[in-house]
Amino acid sequence: MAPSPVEIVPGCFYWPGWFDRGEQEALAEDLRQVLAQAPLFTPRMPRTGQPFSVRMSNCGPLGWVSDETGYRYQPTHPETGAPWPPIPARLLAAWRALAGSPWAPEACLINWYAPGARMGLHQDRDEEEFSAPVLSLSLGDTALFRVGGTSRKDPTRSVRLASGDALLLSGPARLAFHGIDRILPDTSTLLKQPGRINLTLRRVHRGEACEIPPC
DNA sequence: AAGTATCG
DNA sequence: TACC
Repeated sequence: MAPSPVEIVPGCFYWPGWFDRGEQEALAEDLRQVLAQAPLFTPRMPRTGQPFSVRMSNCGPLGWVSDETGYRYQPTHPETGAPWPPIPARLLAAWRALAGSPWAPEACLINWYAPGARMGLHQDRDEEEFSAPVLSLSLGDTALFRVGGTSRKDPTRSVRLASGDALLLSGPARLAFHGIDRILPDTSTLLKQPGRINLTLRRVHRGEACEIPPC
């Protein structure tokens, strides 16, 4: 395992520079292929239908989607109806190295932040169980990330997440409120357009009840 | 409420 | 805090 992680808040571990430039370029190419199969869509808020500024896609057996009827995981793309493409091997390797879970991830949410896109403070709580962590990987422009505690009122800390960085929400931080305040323009040359890709790998179902093989 | 708008 |  590369340099030892920084613990931002209890259970939130941060590995700056987990992927070197060559690995980032290979990952970006992996993702271009995934997005050709599963194009970015614009999620909408439950009830109001308000669009997110972040655009999304997924890979893996399940993908997270949001529309007027609510948040959920589903096996197919909301617009094309096709199954999500598989999770690229390089992402599975990062999960094996960092997640500390015997189970393979079932979902990899792909978030595209164009300059100006934001994500308000929220918890990742649409999974069945929270013993497995959420692993977040960053590519492209640097993001100003904020993480707090399990109550919305808890104090927060900010971290700049740069291209190649890895961050884990585990244990007491698995249900921590977190969000993206802003994307810092012109901070990376990795991608062919300005913006940031964030990848979050998760388990959705309880390990013992799932047919997906351990990794 | 993983959204925006607005105010103090 | 309000919004619907």
